Amino acid sequence: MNELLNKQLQTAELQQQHLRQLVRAQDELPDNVKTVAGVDVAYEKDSNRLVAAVVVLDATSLAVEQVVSHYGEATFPYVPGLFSFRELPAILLALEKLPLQPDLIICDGQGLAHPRRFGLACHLGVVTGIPTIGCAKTRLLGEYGPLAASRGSYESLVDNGEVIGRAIRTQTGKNPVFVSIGHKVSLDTAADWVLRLAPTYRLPETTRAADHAVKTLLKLHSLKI
DNA sequence: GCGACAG
DNA sequence: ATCTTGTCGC
Repeated sequence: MNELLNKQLQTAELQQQHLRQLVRAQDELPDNVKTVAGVDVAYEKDSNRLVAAVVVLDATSLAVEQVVSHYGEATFPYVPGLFSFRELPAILLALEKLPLQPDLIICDGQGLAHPRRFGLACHLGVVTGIPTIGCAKTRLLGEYGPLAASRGSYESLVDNGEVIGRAIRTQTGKNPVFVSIGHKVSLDTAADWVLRLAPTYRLPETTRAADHAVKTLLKLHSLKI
């Protein structure tokens, strides 16, 4: 019964090897980014039920403008390195419900800071064509030197001599977040946006809003409301 | 061989 | 990711 799973994982890796070539690491975002979105997925405890949400914020005020969601079931297991295959399908279905696509999307996970340089942020960006940034709470791979304690300080995330992202302190004295290129956004621009979106808390308002939305929706759903 | 391993 | 109580602090 593991043969099918192994085949599925092998196919997913091949997909990554193919799609990774389509990632664009330079700035190709609009001159004036007006909307920024956060995406997240929450899972029900003893089932495969899940809910994905896309929350659109005004890029200047950071006020929530729109929330769309999708209820479904997980069809792929959680495997480090193949995370996007578990979350992307539901995220795409939620995204389709938006009448207007956001100018930029911040993902809760890695972008190029991935073993095959193709984390969730890259996958979502390449599939939709929307500029994306990866902003993870923990590191998947790469090393970084001593990081100053103040907000805004950062160190390069290096893997095999290659800069794959940046460990950035968004709040003085708090643990850093791990930012990497997703699609159509340079690392410098990605870092700027993450800092701009996290003026008060460690995580960007986009991921905080998406996380909150998804947890609330899942709770309401389990209450059959 | 052993441990580590985005969410 | 999810479960899980109280607790310390602004």
